Amino acid sequence: MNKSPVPAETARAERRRRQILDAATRCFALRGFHATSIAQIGAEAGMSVGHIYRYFTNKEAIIAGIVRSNLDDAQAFVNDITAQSTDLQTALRESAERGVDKALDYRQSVLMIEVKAEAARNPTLAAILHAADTEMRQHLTGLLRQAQPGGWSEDDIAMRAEIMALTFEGLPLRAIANPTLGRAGMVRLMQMIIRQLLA
Amino acid sequence: MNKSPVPAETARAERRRRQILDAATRCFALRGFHATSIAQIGAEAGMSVGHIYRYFTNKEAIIAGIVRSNLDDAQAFVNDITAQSTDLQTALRESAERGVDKALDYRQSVLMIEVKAEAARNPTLAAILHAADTEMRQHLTGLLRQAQPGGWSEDDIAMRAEIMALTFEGLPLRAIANPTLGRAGMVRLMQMIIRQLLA
Amino acid sequence: MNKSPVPAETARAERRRRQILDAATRCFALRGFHATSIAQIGAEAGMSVGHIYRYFTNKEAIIAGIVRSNLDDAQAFVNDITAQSTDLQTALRESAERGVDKALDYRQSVLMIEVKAEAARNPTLAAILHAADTEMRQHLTGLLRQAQPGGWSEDDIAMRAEIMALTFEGLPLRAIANPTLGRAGMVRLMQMIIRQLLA
Amino acid sequence: MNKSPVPAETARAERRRRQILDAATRCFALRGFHATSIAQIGAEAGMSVGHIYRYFTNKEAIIAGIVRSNLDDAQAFVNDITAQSTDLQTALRESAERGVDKALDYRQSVLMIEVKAEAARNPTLAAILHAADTEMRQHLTGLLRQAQPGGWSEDDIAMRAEIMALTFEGLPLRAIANPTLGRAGMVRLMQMIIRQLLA
DNA sequence: GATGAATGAGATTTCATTCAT
DNA sequence: CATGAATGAAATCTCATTCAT
Repeated sequence: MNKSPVPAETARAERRRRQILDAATRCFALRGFHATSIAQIGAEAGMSVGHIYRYFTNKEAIIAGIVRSNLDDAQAFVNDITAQSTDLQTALRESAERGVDKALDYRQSVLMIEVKAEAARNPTLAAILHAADTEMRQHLTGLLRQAQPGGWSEDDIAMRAEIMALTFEGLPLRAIANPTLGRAGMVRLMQMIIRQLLA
Repeated sequence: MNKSPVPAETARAERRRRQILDAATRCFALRGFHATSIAQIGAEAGMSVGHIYRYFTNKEAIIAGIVRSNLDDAQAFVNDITAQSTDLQTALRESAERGVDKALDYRQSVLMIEVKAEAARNPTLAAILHAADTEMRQHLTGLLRQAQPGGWSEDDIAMRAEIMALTFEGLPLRAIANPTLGRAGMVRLMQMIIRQLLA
Repeated sequence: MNKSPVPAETARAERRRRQILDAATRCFALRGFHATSIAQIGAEAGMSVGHIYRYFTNKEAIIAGIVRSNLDDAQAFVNDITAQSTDLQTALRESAERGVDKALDYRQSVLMIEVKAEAARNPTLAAILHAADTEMRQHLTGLLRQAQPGGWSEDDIAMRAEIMALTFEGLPLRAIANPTLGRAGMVRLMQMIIRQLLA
Repeated sequence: MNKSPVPAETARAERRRRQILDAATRCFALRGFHATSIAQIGAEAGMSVGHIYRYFTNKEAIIAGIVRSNLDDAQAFVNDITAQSTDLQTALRESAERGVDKALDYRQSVLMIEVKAEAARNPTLAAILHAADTEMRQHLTGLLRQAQPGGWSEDDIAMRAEIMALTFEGLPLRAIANPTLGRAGMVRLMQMIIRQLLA
């Protein structure tokens, strides 16, 4: 008789949420999120439709959840670069390969493109995106500040961080628009940009 | 013998088609194309739903039409750079401003982002995109070959063209993810990339 | 400014009407009449949609027109039997072959089946059908009365005419429901019925 | 992984399916199935439009469902004849009355006529029809083989079965084309055919 | 006479969301 | 907790019919 729409913050609830997000990610990767129905997510998660609504108020909320966890991955990506013991240029050049592989993995990359298009009109998604982006820029600027070869102004550092972000973000678009480029071409492209960036 | 609603290739028909594409562009700009219904396009175009189908078999066909004409604009953009009498670097730096203004014009730029996401799964759109992209790269490489400062290999030229394309394509994504950058910041960003590109 | 929706009864008008009916027959044969659009008939007839409406007020009117002329053909079929100089049994047995060929020609026969289903609900079609059927029965009873082997009562003659009609009408249904029967089987079937009928 | 709206095979689901088929039968009887919309079926079944699609993927699937259960009835009809303890001729003559009543019940009979017309172009319906027809012929031949008055060849038996089928199938067409025949006339007609058939 | 552009109602189908069980 | 039956609004698309030219 009583509604209890908000499940307690137990570990089990958290597991359920993850289960749904993972299923949704798979579905979105396959069909895009406009073409994915809640029923499909339910089927993929091995869970009833109604149950999904106990953990997410909305289809939009599911997307937001995925975006958040995808962006966490992006953070981890940046952190990895810092963590590498070798010098920055080498570390970056190596991470370029990983960036290329991600860009070539339509599954993930197309979803993030869709999300950004959506964020241009959806304030909720925009807020999530902006917060994550700010944090990522702080990491990147920190990285560049430490490892800079010559005396760059703060402003210069910020710009170079932007260029890095733009590069990693733009790559998936190129993968779609020019599939003839291929993995090798994309790697060379990235390395060329990074070399110039640190000159 | 099968379908008849194919209007003749008259000037009037062409006008109608344009009218529909323009209305659709406005609607897509406002709501995105997944959220835009044919009925809304009809209302915006001052035309009945059924009539739209005389000119476009599909919602997809409308999108394809818009993409084609947007890409024509992009070609014109590249051509404009060539047409400028001053040296390439100056011309490019100036066109950077126009690129920024386009990126900041959500109307156009978000639509193209949506289209690219869609093209990752829709072969029709992919074909249109690839053709346009190939042509655009030819223009860019021609541009760089003529105006290169030092002896670049063909491969080098191709790479630099890719970087230019990536830059102009990635910019709208940055505009969405980091609105604090602002117009001035974006212009400086572009100029910085272009300067390095031609070094 | 003036409407003139009823074209004069000229020979030219008659030719136009035939042209439309023939085109419609071809379309109906191909797709069935519910799935045939006026536009398709127009295309097939090499005539504009609007023009068709000068000669037929309705899609229904076109159907009625076709039915009338198909039934005229049926009359001709019965008349042919009478016209044959040989004895009735031989004549009938030969006409059985023609009946089978018609039944196997889905084009024509399915249309008449659709029409009869429609006539069960559409008074206009029903009236046309009843008139034609009455006339056909008169021919058949005349035929049987002349050629009867023994003293049949009027009632008996009427019944046998009914059986003949039922047989020729039912054959196309068998052709659809049991395609394994084949032409040869159908011919034998018809001859068997006819033989019994005249016994 | 693709679609989920497939309700389990519960008794409740079965009841729903029946409810829809019954409603659809009533609608089809009233208007014919081309003129019946899913919305009307929904209204008649006291059920929302969307819900119908949980149980039947298609309008075609609904028709197929009805056809199947109608043909089951037809089987039952044939079986009834066998079950009668009296001799075949008497049994058949009595079942003629039932056949006439069915033919006069436009509701059922017109629907089956429409279905046959449709089956001429629709492979799904054709398959259902052929399967049912084959089974029905086996019953009929079995019936005739047992009860034959004289030594009929297998081929002869098959032919006589065809004649029976043709007769019962053609009767509704006669009811439409010649309503003056009346119930009594139709019964006499059937009995006359059956008597000859068993001679 | 002739065209075909234009309409608008209506048909099929899908899906996010709710709620009784 | 969990299910999945049920709704209803909305989207896409088709077509008979009209009418200005």
